[in-house]
Amino acid sequence: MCTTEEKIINASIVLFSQKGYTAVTTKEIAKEAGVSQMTLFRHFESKHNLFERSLDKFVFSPQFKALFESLEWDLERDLNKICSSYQDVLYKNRKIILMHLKNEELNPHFEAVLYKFPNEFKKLLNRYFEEMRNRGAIIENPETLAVNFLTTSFGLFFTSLVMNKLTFDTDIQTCISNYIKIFTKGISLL
Amino acid sequence: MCTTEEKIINASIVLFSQKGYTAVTTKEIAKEAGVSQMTLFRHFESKHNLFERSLDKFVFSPQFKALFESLEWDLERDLNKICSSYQDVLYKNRKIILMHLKNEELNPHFEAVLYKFPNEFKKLLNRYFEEMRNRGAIIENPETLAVNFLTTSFGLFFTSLVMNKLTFDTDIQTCISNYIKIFTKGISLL
DNA sequence: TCATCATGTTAGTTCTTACTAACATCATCT
DNA sequence: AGATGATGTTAGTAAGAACTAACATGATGA
Repeated sequence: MCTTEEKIINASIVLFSQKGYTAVTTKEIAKEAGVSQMTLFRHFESKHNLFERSLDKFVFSPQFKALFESLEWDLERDLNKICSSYQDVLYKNRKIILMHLKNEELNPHFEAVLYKFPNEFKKLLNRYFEEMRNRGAIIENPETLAVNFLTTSFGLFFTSLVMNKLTFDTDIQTCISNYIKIFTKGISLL
Repeated sequence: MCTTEEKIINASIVLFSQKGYTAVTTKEIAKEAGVSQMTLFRHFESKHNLFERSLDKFVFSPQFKALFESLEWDLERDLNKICSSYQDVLYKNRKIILMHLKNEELNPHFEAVLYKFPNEFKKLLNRYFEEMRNRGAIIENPETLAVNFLTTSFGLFFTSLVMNKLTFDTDIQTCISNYIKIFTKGISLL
């Protein structure tokens, strides 16, 4: 956090993701950013422009190469890594994701960016499961497994994100490794 | 759909769940409901009151008795039923759920109502897995399994709800039964 | 036929908010 | 020291939205 613009963008992301575009005022954003409302308009012209520039700025992409190279072709370990990476990307982008969910109608074009993560992970998973099938570790259809893994992983993420008050005693990390254990066993041969 | 109040409540739920509380105007709701704005205020006094009455009205509860009595103590079949029921409840309440997600700050008390479903299902699942463990079908901790099943099921639901444009070729029904298959195998003995 | 009741219409009030203009301040650089 | 540029302040405009009051209309039921 350094320049004025960054401060404003950060503040806007926090607030937009919490309350949604319309419910947040530029005054509020300025206050949260610690600048005057005038400064906000000088830098971004309009509220909507600020919204769009915020979306553009904060998309953290996963590092696929590093991930793919670290795989060991051991189902449980690999899936653990992949799931953790996915959770990590989702978590880093959580505010943007919430911002998108709360303001879908405002940024249809942005959907494409958001869906990039699941899609890229799906491709990665597809390749992985295909290879594992070739190696004789599993028999299921890779596509099916990939979709399954993605959607259920997303459930873990989202539950822990928005329903954290839900009195599930188990913490998220344990939850993930349990999930991977079950999933691995569920798709393994024998 | 019949009385004027119902028409207005229906319209408000549609719009609130699509755009969020603040972004929707009473004029818009009145138009969507096919009544005049004045009629809206005559019936509901204020926008916020309408919002709360909408929340109160549209909560579809699951029928636990029927569900519990139809269980056959066959893991895959039972989990299929339970998951379907859960998906059904979530789907019937999808607009309310979205409405809640988009307006969290407006209705903190309503969270309790929303979390009722997962919590009730969790209890049901707990009892079920405990019984199955007693019968020697599984060994895992029932609580762990329940949490896992719930969160991942929610992922299926939510993905199909808000990310339907995601180009997952598999349809939701197939997706569910694949998921149950994997999960069942993952938690079964041997 | 006449009273009642729900609804529509129109005009208006008040408040909030996005956004602007003009001027003040203050640090930095030459 | 003086110019520049970024920021703050204050006052204000214009538009929109929640909400009200008063009156009109039209169906129902005694």
